[in-house]
Amino acid sequence: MTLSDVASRAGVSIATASKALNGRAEVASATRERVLRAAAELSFQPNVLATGLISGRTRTVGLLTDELGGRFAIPILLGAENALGNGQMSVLLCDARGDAIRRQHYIRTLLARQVDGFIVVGDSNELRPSLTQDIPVPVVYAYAESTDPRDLSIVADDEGGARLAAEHLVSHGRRRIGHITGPDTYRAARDRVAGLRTVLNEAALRLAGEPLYGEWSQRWGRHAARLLLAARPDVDAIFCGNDQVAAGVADTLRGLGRRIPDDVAIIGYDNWEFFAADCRPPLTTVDLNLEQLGATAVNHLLAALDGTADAGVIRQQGRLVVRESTGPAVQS
Amino acid sequence: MTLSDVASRAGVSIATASKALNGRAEVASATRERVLRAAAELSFQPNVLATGLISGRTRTVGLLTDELGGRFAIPILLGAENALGNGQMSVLLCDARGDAIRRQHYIRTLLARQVDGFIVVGDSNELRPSLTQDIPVPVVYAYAESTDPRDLSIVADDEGGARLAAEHLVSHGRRRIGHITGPDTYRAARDRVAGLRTVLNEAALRLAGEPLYGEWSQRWGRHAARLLLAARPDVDAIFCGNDQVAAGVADTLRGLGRRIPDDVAIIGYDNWEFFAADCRPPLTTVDLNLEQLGATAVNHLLAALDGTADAGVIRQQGRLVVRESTGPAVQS
DNA sequence: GTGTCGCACGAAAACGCTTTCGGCAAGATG
DNA sequence: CATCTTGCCGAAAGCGTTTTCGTGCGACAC
Repeated sequence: MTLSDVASRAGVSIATASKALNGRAEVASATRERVLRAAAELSFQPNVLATGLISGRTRTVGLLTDELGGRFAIPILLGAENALGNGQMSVLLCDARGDAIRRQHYIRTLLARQVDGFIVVGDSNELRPSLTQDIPVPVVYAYAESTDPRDLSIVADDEGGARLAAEHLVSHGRRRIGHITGPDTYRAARDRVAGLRTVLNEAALRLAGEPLYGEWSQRWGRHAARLLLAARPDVDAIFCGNDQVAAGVADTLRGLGRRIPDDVAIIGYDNWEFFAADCRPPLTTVDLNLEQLGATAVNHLLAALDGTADAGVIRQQGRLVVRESTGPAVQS
Repeated sequence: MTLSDVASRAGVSIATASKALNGRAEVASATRERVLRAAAELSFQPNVLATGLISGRTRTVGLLTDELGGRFAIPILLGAENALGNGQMSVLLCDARGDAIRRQHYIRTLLARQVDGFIVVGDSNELRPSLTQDIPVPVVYAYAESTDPRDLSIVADDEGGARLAAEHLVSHGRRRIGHITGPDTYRAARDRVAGLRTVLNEAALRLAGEPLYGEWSQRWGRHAARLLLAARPDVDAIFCGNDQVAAGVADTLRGLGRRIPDDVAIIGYDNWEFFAADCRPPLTTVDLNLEQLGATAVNHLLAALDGTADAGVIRQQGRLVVRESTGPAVQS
């Protein structure tokens, strides 16, 4: 199963076989044909290790995450793995579990394995300390933004996503829109509030009450919905910071006899199918396009490997997924 | 940063340096000392590629999954990655997405990268066609059982898990226990029914109605709960095939004014925190111990690499997680 | 003093591949 | 016919490491 087997079967030298298989020019097409046929017949697979050893490219990238268990890392990983597969590359996966020692250990391990580059996936979308100075190969940050502006970070466009949601509500005639979301320590939560406010201002509307910051859980959604309805009983739409919160809100509204969406429209965030599609009623929500985000990160990493490195922050646009929890208001 | 740098700094030959670093016997301890010091000073990292190329061990295993997006593959992956990390090994991740062509492609790719072994993670726990004849290195099947009994499969002990749940209900005095679960095409669903029936038989009880097979969704849980209550209004406990179904069941019961757990106890399966812990009330459920399952798979793979291969099926035990949806029955 | 043994070490081969470079033959040009 | 070009090909070097095998040297026994 080695190159020399192929070469002898094709009746050429090892060197010629190598060139033929790699598409080098200096090989007669008849010869190339013979070599390719021989390789196919032997189902020859080049030994990537030796290849990488010589050419300096292992066609492998390290993917360093901090919380694979969370629901954001996986879609990014999927998108990245897919994009890398198209380029015949593979991903070495390491989960540092938020531990700095583990992270350093993994960085060393991956470097010892001669990975061509790194993708660092954040565990929330706060700023995260740059690792670039520890890593002599290209690095791209995904989901969370690096503290060093000379790095390249690909993050979700939370402000834009919130604008999509808000415009959807406003265009359906909703005028008294409340907002229930997660902890205000999350940049994502704050950015979404900013996007929402922008759209309301443009429509000469005001947010119904202050944004209710809490946690990313159904429980908080249920509780906050009661608070909001007590303070602003006339609210006709609630934009929620994620789908779990929205599911909780929907739960409380149903319990209080409000019709969704006839009386109150609800819109979620994240498009986490298990919650959004299985909610009563199914939730309109914003999809983060995380797979695309992973693919974008890979493409920029590949570009960096080719020497055209980028820097700064790229915001991956979201996409509105319309289900039954929004629609025009209906008088009872 | 190569071995020859270390050798010249220590004043020995490359060969001696190699032996010293690899702990071979035929090196004077003073010399070994010098080499190790030199290596440390240069922070030398052996080139794993060349190492693997020669010694035949790349310290890498391929993890082949069919649906990384599902919620079972991730914990297994985490457990495996952790166990491998302890052995200084890494995981090359490939997601075939249920596509046979992709799967073959990935197998070839991983083999070209000289992985030492494979872990094949199933996407459901049906039997899955053995891939072992295509793969010249050790293979361990995780979560789904291979069709070939000569393979080694590590699967979740669904029957045992169901017994845990049923015994919990029976020991709290529940006597009219219903069962709502997913499609009967799933071996997991059937095994859980079998476990449940075993316990009921031992307690001289009968299942309240037939098991209701449907889908793994909240929606089905809500619907099936109404069916069950209509047929058997006296039911005092419902064992659900997973946590989503249980959440739906809880939803319907609350809507119908039944108290949980005073009137009806509910027990789920999977311990999917987002649903189980955030349900109203939080769900008692069975944890599959999937991380442990991944670690077990790795340990058997490592054993196989050392030549002590195993065969057959190992069932990974589950564990009951008690929350508030079960407890003694209370007269109203 | 001579012979034997064992230990520590280094020279060199081997691994599978790419790449450089030189050579050979056929055809083009004068 | 001599010369030059061009197109193909193969010998060989090189990558960084492990491993085999041979060499030299000191210790010890006689």
